[in-house]
Amino acid sequence: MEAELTSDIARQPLTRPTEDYLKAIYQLSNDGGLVATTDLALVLGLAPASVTGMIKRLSEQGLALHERYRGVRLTHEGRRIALRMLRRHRLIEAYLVGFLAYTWDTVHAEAERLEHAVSDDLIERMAQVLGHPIFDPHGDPIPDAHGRFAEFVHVPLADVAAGETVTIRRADTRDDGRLRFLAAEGLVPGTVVTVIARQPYNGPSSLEVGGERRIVGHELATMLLCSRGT
Amino acid sequence: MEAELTSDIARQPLTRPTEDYLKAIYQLSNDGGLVATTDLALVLGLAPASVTGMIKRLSEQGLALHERYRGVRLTHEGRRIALRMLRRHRLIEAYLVGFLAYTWDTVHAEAERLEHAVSDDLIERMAQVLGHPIFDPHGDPIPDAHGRFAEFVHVPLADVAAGETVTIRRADTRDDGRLRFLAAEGLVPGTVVTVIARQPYNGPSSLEVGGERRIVGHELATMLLCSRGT
DNA sequence: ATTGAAAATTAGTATGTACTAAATTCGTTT
DNA sequence: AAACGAATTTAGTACATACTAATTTTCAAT
Ligand SMILES: [Mn+2]
Ligand SMILES: [Mn+2]
Ligand SMILES: [Mn+2]
Ligand SMILES: [Mn+2]
Repeated sequence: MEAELTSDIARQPLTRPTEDYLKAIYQLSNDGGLVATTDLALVLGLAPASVTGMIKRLSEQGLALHERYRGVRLTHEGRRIALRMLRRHRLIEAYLVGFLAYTWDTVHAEAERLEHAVSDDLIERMAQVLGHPIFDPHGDPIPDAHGRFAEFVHVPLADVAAGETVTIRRADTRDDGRLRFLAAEGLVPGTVVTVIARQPYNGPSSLEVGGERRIVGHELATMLLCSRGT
Repeated sequence: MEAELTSDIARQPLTRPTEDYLKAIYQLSNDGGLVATTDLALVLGLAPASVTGMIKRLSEQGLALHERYRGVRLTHEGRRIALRMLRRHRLIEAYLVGFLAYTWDTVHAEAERLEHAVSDDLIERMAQVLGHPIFDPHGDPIPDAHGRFAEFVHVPLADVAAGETVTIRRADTRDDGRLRFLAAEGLVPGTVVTVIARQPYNGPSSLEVGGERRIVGHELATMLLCSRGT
């Protein structure tokens, strides 16, 4: 009930960079396809040459498969570890918001460090006092101890037709300024929103939110992922 | 009110080994005197040659003063950081026991990692929900944000004369087996104990604890630090 | 088919931290 | 004073991770 996220092969503890690379590769390859070196370098804030070197090491460790000049993808083992890190990251975010009065715009940086330092025991204790949540404060799904999580089909608010009513489920950004703004506008997961109108050419959407009128620009409307209905 | 533990000199973030060395040097040099390379190597679980190398680096960074072939001691800046780490370590221990049902025999390993990963902000939030405690679960004092903490003169239970009544204040070991045993025997900080008798030649002490009779060996009696009276 | 730009890799270097083995220094004992 | 053992340092090596500069590969445009 906890061993699932621990390999049977005895492996030396992974380093923090290793864990961050695996997480980043997983997230850049939603479809399971190849991830480009430069994309990885971009999200990790590293030089492409550094990424190439690390990919080589990940391959040697059996965590990734490298197709030279093409890209990289995770092995089963690499994906297992990536999902373990995602569980840790998101549970930590949920815990900080739930028990230490963090807001959703400040949790990411803290979780980015803590995810490498907490024990499995601590993670499961946090999960327990939280009541085993399945979404983090941004609406991202929290994988269970087996690495499984619910997948939902969400529609960007920017694609919702005028007249339709939807419920916000995720905020797909980790920029703290945008997150603060969205929270101030009341556009957070769980909120029911009706699209009143939308201007063309990537224009703003007029919304009805809890009886009030709101306007949200196209960029942010793209980041608000919704499900149909209330 | 928080900047005190952050230097005005812009310094690159310290590494985990650096923080652990500084903490260890501080703790081995209660009197402020020199700390021997081998002692440091022993508590850190490293080869003496490795310690020599690190001491050199700490000196170059202005965190320690090295008297070759004699030993090492901390600079002001090094001591400031050591106290900051001690605050972190002990607050984390207190938090885990207070809010996540950890026991005093399991918190040390977790805190040893987390102390390097938490932000100042998180530490102060933990302090706040704990009510700014001044002792950790083992009775060790928690430095405040300025690095100050209460010093008490404690007597090892092994030195308390028969007939005297004392209150246990600290358990001076981090061995989890010993800590579990002491907790099972009810010998934890806050407990009032009367020494009934003691056998010579480092023999066991007979105690009265909460109306019950207890016997504790010399080794453990040395680790239980007490204050006179109830 | 050639070519040129973008992407990726290699080559070479740096830093921090650890190790073992060899050399040096210190303090004590003779 | 000399010699010895313990403590310490030096020398040389390894590993993980990052960098820049130079080179190679890929692919789309001509
Ligand atoms: Mn991270
Ligand atoms: Mn999140
Ligand atoms: Mn530590
Ligand atoms: Mn403690």
